[in-house]
Amino acid sequence: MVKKAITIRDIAKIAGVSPGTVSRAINNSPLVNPETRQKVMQVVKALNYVPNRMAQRLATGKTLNLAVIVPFFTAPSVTERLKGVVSTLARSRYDLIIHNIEDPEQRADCFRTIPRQDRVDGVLVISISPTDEEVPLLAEAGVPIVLIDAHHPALTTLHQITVDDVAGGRAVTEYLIGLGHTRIGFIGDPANNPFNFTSSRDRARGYRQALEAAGILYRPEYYAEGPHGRRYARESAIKMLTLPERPTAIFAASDVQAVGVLEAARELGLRVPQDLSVVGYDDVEIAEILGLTTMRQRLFESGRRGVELLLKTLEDPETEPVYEVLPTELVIRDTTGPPP
Amino acid sequence: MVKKAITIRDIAKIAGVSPGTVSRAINNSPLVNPETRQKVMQVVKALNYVPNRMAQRLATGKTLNLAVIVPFFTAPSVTERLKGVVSTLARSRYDLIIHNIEDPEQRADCFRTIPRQDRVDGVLVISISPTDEEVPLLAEAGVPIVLIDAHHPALTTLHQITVDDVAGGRAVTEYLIGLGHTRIGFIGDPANNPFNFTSSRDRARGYRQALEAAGILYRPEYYAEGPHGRRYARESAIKMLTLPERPTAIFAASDVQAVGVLEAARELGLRVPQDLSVVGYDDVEIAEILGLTTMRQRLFESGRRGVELLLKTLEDPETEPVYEVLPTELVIRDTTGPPP
DNA sequence: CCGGTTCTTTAAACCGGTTTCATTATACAA
DNA sequence: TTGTATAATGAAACCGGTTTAAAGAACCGG
Repeated sequence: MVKKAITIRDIAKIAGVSPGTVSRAINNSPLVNPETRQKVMQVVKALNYVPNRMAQRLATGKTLNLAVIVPFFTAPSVTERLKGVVSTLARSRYDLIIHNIEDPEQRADCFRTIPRQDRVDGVLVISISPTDEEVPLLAEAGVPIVLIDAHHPALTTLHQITVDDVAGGRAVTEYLIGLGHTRIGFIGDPANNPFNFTSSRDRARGYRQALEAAGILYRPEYYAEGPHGRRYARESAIKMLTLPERPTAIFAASDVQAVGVLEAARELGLRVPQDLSVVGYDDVEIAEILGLTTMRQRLFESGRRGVELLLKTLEDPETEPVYEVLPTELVIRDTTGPPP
Repeated sequence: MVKKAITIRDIAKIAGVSPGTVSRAINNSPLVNPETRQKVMQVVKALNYVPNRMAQRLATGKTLNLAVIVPFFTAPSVTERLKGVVSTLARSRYDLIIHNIEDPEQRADCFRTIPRQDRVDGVLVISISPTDEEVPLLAEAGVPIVLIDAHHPALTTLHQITVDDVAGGRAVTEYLIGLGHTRIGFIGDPANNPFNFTSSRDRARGYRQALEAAGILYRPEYYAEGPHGRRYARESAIKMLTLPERPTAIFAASDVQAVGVLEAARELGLRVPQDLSVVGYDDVEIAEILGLTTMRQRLFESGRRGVELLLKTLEDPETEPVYEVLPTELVIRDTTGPPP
């Protein structure tokens, strides 16, 4: 039932040459007579022969696969970066293998088992900063690795593409302070989390720096952290906005969380931006739809750039490792204004 | 510099057995003495040995790869289905290769080159219904294929998971008619498109059926089709809503397009739902956020189910092909009401 | 006409596993 | 004690390519 696949030896026999010659003919080796090549190619075409990929891979040691490791595929910011990766890779000869990480265990597994020469030729890691323990795993991996939206100071041999989240957090907060706000809340992800997500933590750091620089006292009741997502952000916002002295502005560590804040405001009958200013982070599509003021990151671009660096390194392994900080840009829309 | 990888023969030598025995020990073959296995496994662990995947693949003829072919990764409904796929596959031993299709040429290429035994063990196709010419390619492919949100009557040997878009379109329209609307617009994708996307076309068909059944005349000026996306939908809606006799309700073929309609309404100063009712399709996250009435599809579920069927077929190739129609459900939120 | 190149080609080794087949050791029944 | 079934193992073939080493053929100048 399953028709036997044609092998290089079949072609060789029919063309009256040796398998080695067929291989050379196919791979445009200069070590083959043009006439012979033509004869071989004729047979190849006639039988519709395509070399077995796995055999090629075993023989050459190249997999022609790249892997991308992403955490929760669910977050729109992650998907957006992935789009950049996929679309840049579309025209290359590499296949892209996706590894989704949904719990810390998987993560350790991935770092251990994926970056191996026999599995892939290169790896992209999105939004997962390696821990100190993981550094050696990555530093000594057998294949080139590029970190996107992730970094570790010790990994000087890897390409790293990041944004300056501390500066971003500071800029957002300074903008709110500039509008006249002094009671500014922050809602983000847990600073300590099993995935070592650093962006929320860094943005919070920038937030505190800006407050301090402006001589505004940091108030713990204006700071909330919890699981990523709308629901938790909404709950936190409600808690914060029903304090005796509520904040007049809330800075959310992501657009998704900002949406939760907007929902809370609506629920409490607070007008945005008259009663409450809200700022997000990322500028995913929903931010534009809702008219959310936010800090734009070049998400798609980060994926694109990561692939470029990876391909370049695959071509020339001596490529100098790059540490690139992508710019951010505050996009002011309709959810921010002066305090009431 | 590159440290030579450990092979099964190294392990064999150190453990004092033959490579064959090591292979059996690793693969839990019953043909190996428990003591021997333990001895071997000790060495394996000590040297941190992991079998070379490519060699395994070549030897077994299994690639341990599955491919998923998706069109524009950009559409949220596609991403949602993909999430179902990725998350269901997470715990399996298969790797997932993503093929993004952005133009018709790539598409033909994919159908021709991907479903080969030496590349993958199985294929998922999302939202791309094969054309008549492509049917033989898929029917005679060397590996099992599952169509998700896609179908073709001639492909009786493949699993197919679809929704009844005609019925869905009809249901939405009937709902609007039930509210009292008679001037109902439709905005969707081109019925004839190079990708053979069928969902918008089918929903439009249901829309016309419902109108006809209710004795409402179909008006061409109430029907618009164009490139998927908010922008075009917004423009079409504006055109439609500035007609001398404007529709009192608009049915958009997707939530993304419904958002465009909402933007148009806002721009024109029309209140939703008092002046205009809007219904979307899919129930992606943004629909919930915006309170959009929409026809819910189990997007995530469709991906999950597709993977289940594929895995089952890989385990038992004799599995009967399934043609499954997933249910839809009208979710009524805040964008629909009686006509003004 | 001979030795040395250059150009082609073949045979065989190799990549690193799995699997078949033969062999040996052990257990058990007659 | 012998014969036979059973369990465990090793040797070798195999998967389907690529690549190296060796060899043959053609051509050159001297």
